[in-house]
Amino acid sequence: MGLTKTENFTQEQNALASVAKVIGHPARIAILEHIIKSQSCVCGSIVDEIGLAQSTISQHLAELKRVGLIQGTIEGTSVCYCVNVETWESFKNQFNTLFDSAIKGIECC
Amino acid sequence: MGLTKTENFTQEQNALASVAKVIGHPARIAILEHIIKSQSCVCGSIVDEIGLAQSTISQHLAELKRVGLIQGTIEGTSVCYCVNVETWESFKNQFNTLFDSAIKGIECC
DNA sequence: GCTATTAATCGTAATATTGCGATATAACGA
DNA sequence: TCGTTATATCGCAATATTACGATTAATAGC
Repeated sequence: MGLTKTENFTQEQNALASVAKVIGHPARIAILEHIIKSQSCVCGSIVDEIGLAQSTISQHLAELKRVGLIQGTIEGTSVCYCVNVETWESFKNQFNTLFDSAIKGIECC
Repeated sequence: MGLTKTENFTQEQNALASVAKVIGHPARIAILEHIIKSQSCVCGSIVDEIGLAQSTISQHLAELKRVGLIQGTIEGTSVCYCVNVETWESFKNQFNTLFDSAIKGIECC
């Protein structure tokens, strides 16, 4: 099959899973960390920093943009990427709701 | 290819990605929420709750167990699953470190 | 011992993801 | 205009994931 049965789950479950899935790749975490660290919103520098082909990085950036974790602005020939603070706040809250409810739960075995 | 180049990234990046990836499936989020909600650590009840085959649920449980999010104890013919609080605390901290550094970052475009 | 129940594992088909090279697009400077 | 630079997109091959049914293993109750 290979096809996730999204219809079995709530919109919230699907949405949260979608973001976690995008974060769930080391290259995308490395990209995020690099964007955060280099406050100047560098773009092509990501390709130099991480040892992956330009087309591969471009695809990862597109995934990050798709779920709203980052946004890009065209600046001449290059594109300036940076994090979308509002979206991050929202995801932080959703993850922490799950984390906290788990931590508060009874450890029974 | 289809093969993630883990050697390009740090151990921390790979580890965090690994957990996020496991959380990144709606069925596993639903399983986690169910385990948290039903404090009695029910096991086979997950199959009834979520409309997936028993073998599929078992595989998802194995993934969750693999990264340490849950643990299972054999109780007669059934298995009692519950969250691993220590692991959750650790992941919560790692995710929040990433989230907070992003939110503190300059939004430049 | 036999049978029912529960959960894990195996084998598999369908689909998704990852990564690359090649190509396209788009803007800048000479 | 032409060449250069930067990024996106396409097409492909290799691998991973998802889900299922069938089977196995292990325990409980008779």
